[in-house]
Amino acid sequence: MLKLTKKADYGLIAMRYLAENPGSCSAKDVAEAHGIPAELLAKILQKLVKAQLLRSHHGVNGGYVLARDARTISAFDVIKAIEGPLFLTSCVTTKGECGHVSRCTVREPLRKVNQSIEEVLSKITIYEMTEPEVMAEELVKLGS
Amino acid sequence: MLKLTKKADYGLIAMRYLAENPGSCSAKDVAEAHGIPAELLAKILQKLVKAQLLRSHHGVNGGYVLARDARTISAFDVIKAIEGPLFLTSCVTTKGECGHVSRCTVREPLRKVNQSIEEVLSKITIYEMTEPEVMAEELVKLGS
DNA sequence: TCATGTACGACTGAAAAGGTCGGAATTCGT
DNA sequence: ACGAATTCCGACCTTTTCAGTCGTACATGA
Repeated sequence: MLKLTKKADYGLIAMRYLAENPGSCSAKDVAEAHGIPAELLAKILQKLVKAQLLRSHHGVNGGYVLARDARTISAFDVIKAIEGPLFLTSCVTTKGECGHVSRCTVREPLRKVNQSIEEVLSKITIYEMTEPEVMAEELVKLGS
Repeated sequence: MLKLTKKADYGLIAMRYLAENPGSCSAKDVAEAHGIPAELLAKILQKLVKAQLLRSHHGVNGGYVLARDARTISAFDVIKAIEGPLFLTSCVTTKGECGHVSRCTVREPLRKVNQSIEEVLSKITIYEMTEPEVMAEELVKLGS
């Protein structure tokens, strides 16, 4: 359940890598470091560029750099940029409509659950992923 | 992102319906009440029976009943029964192994996020879904 | 025994995910 | 300045998964 796609996985891995390796890194660098198909990763990084999370640089020593500080980029930002603004329930769109199922009684309850999950993901930053002990400290607050 | 399947949606809708309508309800009843294909819903309810969340009864006035009180059944129970024990990250299985990607640096961070989400879903019961104001009260605790 | 309703599996069409290919754009060496 | 190397970029194809359908067998009660 709640499986997020490999694309999102790869995106998070790449962001973490870029956070730990300052300076321009090519898609090939990141891909080889983690055994990810280079072309596929490149496509993911393109989306992150469009979402203003990365800056790309062409040419021989080109590559990708974080557009802003890793502490200001959340996991939710990355996932949303890659997978789009989907929601927990299938029938709920961005407009909040439910289409053909006229009496979808679980829509509103799940919308609030969805909101809680968004908050959890928004509180985890790329920087915290590079510092496991810091993140563990952050997450205990959410369990109470 | 984090879209759960229609099957899980339908499962939650059915559980909520059964919680509000005590007594045996057929799959057809629930399906017609919400515009869901009856055969598909039946297959979903079978999984819930196997997971000990529902009791089925054959025959003329047969149907499905909640196996236990709606307050003791969480949304997580229902989703897990239908979609299986999947996890947030693609590379993380039930054994915690990462297969071919040898250096998956985000596995451990996301595992904790996954755990937080499980907690959120586990705290929402079917009963609370029938009482919106109760659930809203529960959820504000999670946002702090 | 017949209408009703569950249980179970196989099959099909559609959509999305995962992965691949060739080309456009840019920089560096000369 | 020019070409080769390098990298980004966008269109294409393959595989898997989801959603839904159909047919059959089994159980129950009037």
